Amino acid sequence: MSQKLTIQKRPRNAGATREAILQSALAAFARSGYDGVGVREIAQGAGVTGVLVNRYFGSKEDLFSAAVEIAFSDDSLFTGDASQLATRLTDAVLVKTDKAAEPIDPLLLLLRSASNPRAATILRDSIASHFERPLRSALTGRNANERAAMILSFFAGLQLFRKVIGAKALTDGNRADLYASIMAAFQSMIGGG
Amino acid sequence: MSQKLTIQKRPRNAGATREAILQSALAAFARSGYDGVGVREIAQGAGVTGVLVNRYFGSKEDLFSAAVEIAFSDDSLFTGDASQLATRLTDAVLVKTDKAAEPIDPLLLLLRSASNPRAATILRDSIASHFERPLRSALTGRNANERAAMILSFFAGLQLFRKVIGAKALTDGNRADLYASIMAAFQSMIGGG
DNA sequence: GTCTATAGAAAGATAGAC
DNA sequence: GTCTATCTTTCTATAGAC
Repeated sequence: MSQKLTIQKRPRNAGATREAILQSALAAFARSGYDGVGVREIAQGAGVTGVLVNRYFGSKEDLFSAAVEIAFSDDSLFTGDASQLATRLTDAVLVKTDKAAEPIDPLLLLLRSASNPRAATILRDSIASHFERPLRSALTGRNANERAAMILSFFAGLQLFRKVIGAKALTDGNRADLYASIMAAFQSMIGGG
Repeated sequence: MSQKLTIQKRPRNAGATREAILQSALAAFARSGYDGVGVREIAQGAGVTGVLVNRYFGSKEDLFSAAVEIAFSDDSLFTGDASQLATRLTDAVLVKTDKAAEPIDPLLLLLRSASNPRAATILRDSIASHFERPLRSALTGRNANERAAMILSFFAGLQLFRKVIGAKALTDGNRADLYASIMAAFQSMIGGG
């Protein structure tokens, strides 16, 4: 009767465990920010204990680095057909992030973790290489660097007010009016030389 | 020789002490965010110990509420002459926050504290009443609510990329080009119906 | 490969002396 | 009115059993 068979242990599979931890971390950092989530909570989301997080990633900070690299690896918003850029960005702000089970949102992760100095440093470098550079390359005309940074700033600001602050005008307002206004603003920044 | 005269105690002055704590909290929350600073550190900045913070404000959360109310009490950016709104906003982004010893920056406080759920709730309410409402009143034309939220989003996003992320294009780029680009974007949002 | 148990640090909050 | 000292909780990280 003293058998410990009641304790459920995860099957031994290092690769799958590591990936599960990474996905859990991605979601947790986007939901609660670097300081707002503990290693225990991340581990629980992956069905393991906190020990394995440090075993596979070394430390919480190293885990955050790995999660950021994955979160920022998708630059499809900014590469590709430049003539559809305003539409893609507006859709990303208004439609993709509507209310459905949002996937891992890189900008939410950014916003909620940037208050930690070590996390901010990690984020700074990844933002520049993964987002600023491709967007700048997609722009034509003068001041492409400045306009790329402006477009990213606007994109991030919209998500901040929509998903973090919860500004009513951006969450409950008339959808068509909102779409037109945001689209016009993006086009002004993209087209302007 | 056992006299405790070597221990420096702050003169007894409740009002001044309370104000010193509040100013220290304002600066600390803007610098490190709600989670990034402790009651002890705030107290040290005011020359007292952590006890008095809780004595005067009840809890860290209540102190944060008091600090937010002060940080968001200045709405002069959004009230006043609407025809100069774009200039005021652009100046606020580029000039006021240049590199000099910035005063307490409300948006920096917002950005760095929004990851904490309780802080986010406090911020949400203050943003709406102190910033969204006056800006909406200053706008003419259609969709004033949506455009007001858009303008605030852009303003916040620029500060995020300039001061938190440190995007080079916004910190080291050509000043005149940057000024013109940002001004044009603001004017597009302000003027558009 | 994964667990339990715990060490060590730091946080918010409180009791009680002066 | 302000302090020192301490309680309690929570966190990251590690040691060692299985």
